Amino acid sequence: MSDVSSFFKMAFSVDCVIFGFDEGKIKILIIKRGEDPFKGFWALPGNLVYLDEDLNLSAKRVLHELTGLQNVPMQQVSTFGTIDRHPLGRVITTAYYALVKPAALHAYASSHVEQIAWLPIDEVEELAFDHNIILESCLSKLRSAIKNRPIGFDLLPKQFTLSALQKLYEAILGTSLDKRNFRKKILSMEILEDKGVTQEGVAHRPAKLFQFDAEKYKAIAEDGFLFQI
Amino acid sequence: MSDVSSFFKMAFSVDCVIFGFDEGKIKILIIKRGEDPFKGFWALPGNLVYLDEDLNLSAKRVLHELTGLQNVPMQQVSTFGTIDRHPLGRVITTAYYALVKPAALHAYASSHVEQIAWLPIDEVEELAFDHNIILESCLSKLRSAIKNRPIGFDLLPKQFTLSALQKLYEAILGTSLDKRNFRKKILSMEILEDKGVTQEGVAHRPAKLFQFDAEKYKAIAEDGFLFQI
DNA sequence: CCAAAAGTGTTATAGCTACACCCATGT
DNA sequence: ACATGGGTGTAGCTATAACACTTTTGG
Repeated sequence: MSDVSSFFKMAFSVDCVIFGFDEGKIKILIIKRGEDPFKGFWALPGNLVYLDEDLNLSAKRVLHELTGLQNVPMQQVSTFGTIDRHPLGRVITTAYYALVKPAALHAYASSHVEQIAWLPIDEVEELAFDHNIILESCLSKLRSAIKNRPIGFDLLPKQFTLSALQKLYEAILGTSLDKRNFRKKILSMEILEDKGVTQEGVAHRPAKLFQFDAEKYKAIAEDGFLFQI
Repeated sequence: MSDVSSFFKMAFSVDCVIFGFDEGKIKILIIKRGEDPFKGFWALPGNLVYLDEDLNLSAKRVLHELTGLQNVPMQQVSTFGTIDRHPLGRVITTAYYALVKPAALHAYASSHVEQIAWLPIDEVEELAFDHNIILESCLSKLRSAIKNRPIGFDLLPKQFTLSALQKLYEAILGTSLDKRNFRKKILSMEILEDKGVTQEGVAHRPAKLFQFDAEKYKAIAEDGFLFQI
């Protein structure tokens, strides 16, 4: 391994699965490619990593370039390195996911609608490269993460109803949950703050609005409390 | 992105955390580097990935070259891509872990003892590159995996006592477990086969030997059974 | 007979599942 | 008044945690 120059001929990329929750469905952000390879195909937002760019920061750059979002935690999921996955040469890619709130979601869906779209995960068809496989792995990571960490709130507006939270869990897990048991469990964790506010303008009894209390969660998590749905 | 040639200047590597269980302790395989960079340092077994080599297969190749082991499942854990992690240029690395049985463990520890060693995880000191961080991430992955999947058996001989299994769990999780409750739980899963054999040559009541029944586990896992310690 | 680890059951508690009706609001 | 989703309690069951003594073997 004294001459390693023949090894330094690969490229590296990141691909992002950006999850949103809208109209009761989990959606992902996809872009229509304007250039070869895979011109005209829908693809996950992704980019080559610059030579002098940190890998994890590269994922944040892609998210920022595409959605304008900053300071959104990106979770590294898995790295894909089959030989022929990219037509232009040897490109190994690392997949990340991020969770974005509906507010960010609508702003961008409307302004770049020709190149960017939010697509419900059950309507995704053939994507460029190995992006269908990447999506599956991120989805499966999301499903296990949502059961063990309080990340669902990142997909909802700052204040939300318990029913909205339950629908979110049902959408991600693909199951239906018992309303009373779900509420009991979530409220017993004491990580939600009752803002004393209710919905307005709904054609039924207005629901209380809650807000995730990250401080309180951090405090009890240090004492060994485990979030678990 | 029409001229991408400037991107194809990176190299890629894999690093392997190879776990073994011996003398009641979790150990990892480390090698002493014979060449720069980090000549003379202890390091995780790792290698650059060939241009025409699949990433996951590359991890298997490294394991095979170092231990002679074949057909050992390698679990991809995480990818590390800070800019300056490798002195020779931009090298991004993917970490894998593998679990090997004691039989394989002793054979190689004796024959290459100057370059290769099994070190208890609590005696690991400074390793080359960012390998201490890589080790931590694999260890944390192992700890969560062992609670949710029946992988502990891969660290034990084909036949083992329940006490050995319990000690393994205690070593990985860093806790002590109640003997009666542990046995009840494991046996109630009905994934262990009682071979009707007992230990020999021990200075106390000889224990029954058990064997993991992968077929039985697969069958009940398909019915939704979840392994959980 | 002593040392060492194997093996074994019960009880109390906590958490989970299943389940049905009344309430507040807008139209 | 009706339609819509919000909000609530209990009982049975299951899983978990805590706990101590007898058994079998080798030396």
